Amino acid sequence: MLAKSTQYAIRALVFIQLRNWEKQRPGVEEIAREIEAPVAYSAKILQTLTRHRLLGSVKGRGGGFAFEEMQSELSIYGVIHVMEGDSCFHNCGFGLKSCNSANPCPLHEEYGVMRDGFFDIVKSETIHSLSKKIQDGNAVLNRFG
Amino acid sequence: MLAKSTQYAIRALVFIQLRNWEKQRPGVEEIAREIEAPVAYSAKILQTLTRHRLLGSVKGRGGGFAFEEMQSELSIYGVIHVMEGDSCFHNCGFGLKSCNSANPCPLHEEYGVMRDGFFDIVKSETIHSLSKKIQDGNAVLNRFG
DNA sequence: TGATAAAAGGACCCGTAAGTCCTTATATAA
DNA sequence: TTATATAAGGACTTACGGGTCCTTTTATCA
Repeated sequence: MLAKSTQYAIRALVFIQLRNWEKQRPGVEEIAREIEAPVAYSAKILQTLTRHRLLGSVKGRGGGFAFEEMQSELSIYGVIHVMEGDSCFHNCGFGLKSCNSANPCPLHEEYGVMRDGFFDIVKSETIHSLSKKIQDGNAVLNRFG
Repeated sequence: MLAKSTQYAIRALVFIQLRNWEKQRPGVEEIAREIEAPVAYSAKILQTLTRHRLLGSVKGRGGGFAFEEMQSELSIYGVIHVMEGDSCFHNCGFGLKSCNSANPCPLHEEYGVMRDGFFDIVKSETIHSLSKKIQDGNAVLNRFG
């Protein structure tokens, strides 16, 4: 499963995208409220995202977070990558250091298929595509819809 | 990904199965060495497994661990269940408390497919089936084969 | 230019998984 | 029956992800 901080990050980015489409630039408090995460922790996560240039931020009065050009086609994989690394896409499901097709663990094939499937999903889905589903009413971001 | 303790548990059980087929009953030290895990920690894990009756143990001289009748058809799911619970088969990949087909998160469909696929694997594969792959030379348990 | 509203950043705390150590219980063999 | 080899168990430590708090920086507005 994805780390909690990664989940917060994805939810936050989707929310920011939705607000950006409304020409708004949400701040930490609004974002934290919407994604149901602690304010201070959300701030840390947003800081990480901006530091890695996945997101833009504006300080001072009227400031907040917004995507800059090219940033919103960010894939979910990109978010996972900066939040928790991508070892979950490489590591053996059995925990073996040296597991490969020449020297497979007993779960190598099946696990590999599943893992690659997940990789395809997170590579093809983007903050943009997820946000669109919500805007079109085909998905929700929290319990309030 | 599976917890480290779950991975150790599965590897340990497979090794025990292989040794049992050779009419042997390995002890903690031998098991730990083979699965490349700390001895004391392996002991803890084996204790958990026997306490939950997934495995038999014999104390004292010449003692060790062995499957009793019916125990070796144990599914991988069964091991996961006692080692770390099964929340990973239920929780939303997006981290939403209330995500379901009526109120789906933007990843609900795709994530569900993957998660169910993983569930099918761990439900159908057993300690016995994994051990057999190794015995048949179609898989390895550690870097030495 | 000063007050204020925001993000950035550093230092710290907390809970849990991972891991260690020492003692106790129990079986076997001499 | 005693010494010994083993698993069981409890108490502890360590590492790390998750989370808080306080200060600093930077922008805007009056």
